[in-house]
Amino acid sequence: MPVDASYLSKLQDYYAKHNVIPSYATIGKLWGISAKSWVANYVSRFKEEGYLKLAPDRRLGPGPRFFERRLARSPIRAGLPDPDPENGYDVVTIDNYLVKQPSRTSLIRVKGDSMMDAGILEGDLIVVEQQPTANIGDIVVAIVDDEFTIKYFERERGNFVLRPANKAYPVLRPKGKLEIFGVMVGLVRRVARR
Amino acid sequence: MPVDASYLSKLQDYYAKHNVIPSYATIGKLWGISAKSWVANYVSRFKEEGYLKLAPDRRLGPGPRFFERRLARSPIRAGLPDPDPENGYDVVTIDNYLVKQPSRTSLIRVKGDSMMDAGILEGDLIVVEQQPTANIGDIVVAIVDDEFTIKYFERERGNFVLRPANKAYPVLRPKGKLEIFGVMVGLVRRVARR
DNA sequence: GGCCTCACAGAACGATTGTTCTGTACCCTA
DNA sequence: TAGGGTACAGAACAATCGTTCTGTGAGGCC
Repeated sequence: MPVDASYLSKLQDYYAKHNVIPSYATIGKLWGISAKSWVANYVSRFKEEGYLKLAPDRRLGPGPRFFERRLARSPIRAGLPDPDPENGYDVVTIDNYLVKQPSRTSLIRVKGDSMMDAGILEGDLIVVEQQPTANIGDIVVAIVDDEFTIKYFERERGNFVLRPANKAYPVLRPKGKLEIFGVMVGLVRRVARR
Repeated sequence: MPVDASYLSKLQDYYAKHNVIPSYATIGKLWGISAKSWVANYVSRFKEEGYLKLAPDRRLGPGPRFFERRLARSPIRAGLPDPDPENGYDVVTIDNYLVKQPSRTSLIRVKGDSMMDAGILEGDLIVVEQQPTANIGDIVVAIVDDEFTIKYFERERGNFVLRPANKAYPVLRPKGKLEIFGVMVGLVRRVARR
């Protein structure tokens, strides 16, 4: 028996707003059901299917599948939960997709268009894993003149250089040590709605 | 009085695992405090500072600052929680940053380089809000020949057209009706680590 | 040494929780 | 028309919740 999708999405919208799964009584109001027993019925069904689960202290919380966002691949199958070709399963939270180690991860807002040709635009948020070293070819966040700079990390005649992705900007050839703040592991862009 | 950071991070770790704020009794165990009254004391302090809050049905949940990821603005202040210049507050979860209505939001993986000049690269995930209409200038996901196409939505001599952001590709001038799947509201890119 | 404040412990309490059980209206099938 | 499942409503109940109140020991200050 398929899960009642509208009940689930009402819960998801509530959770998106408050980051909490409410009590059975409140879920009932949300769903337009006044019998807690019947709410319990649905909840246990959602639990079986992995959309909800109990925390160690028996509190009701979202399950692993609760955060699945549909990854629509082709229009024909649009609407169906669709396996993600990249990791073999559905994309879960975007946070989880991008952030592996929260404690070492920062966001940096991009200024300027020096990395335009790498698809990095002004205003984008760069997801950075903080670490003092990098591999050749990585996009790094370096500290130059007390400012963050996002550039390709490359080698040129034995020296490390910072190369922009825009022909209008020069390659940076830092004298002395090159201070690396971290390595870019992701990018987030929000598009303004009109 | 500054918030006790270790208490907060213990809560954050618990929440990261279970997506739920536990009861006062469980929080007490988590913190090594056996008096619920004193837990309540701390909780109310966290609530005042925006790390926790009550949902409409008085359930305890994470507050707006609970998910703060450091938005590092300048190297000098790197590491400190830093106000986000864009919305006047810290960036919260990336999910919340991008997704307003989970039930209407899908992800679509980009194929090809037809939107390259708009900073949309192959393999990126487009965050799409599903809706049958769009405004001129929006980047839309349209359905053409049973395939998703990401293009600018524009008007040309009274007709709607789909314009790529890459001179190597032609403008699409669909005959008959133009089926719009949704409007792009965000973009997520994961960079492969070496 | 006396007093005060801080940092918690512990108990009491009504409210709310999830569970369980019974009741009932409405199809659907035979 | 009878019978049975489905989809809820409603009530009862013990357990647990958050709140509040009182108690207590350790440290700081005068």
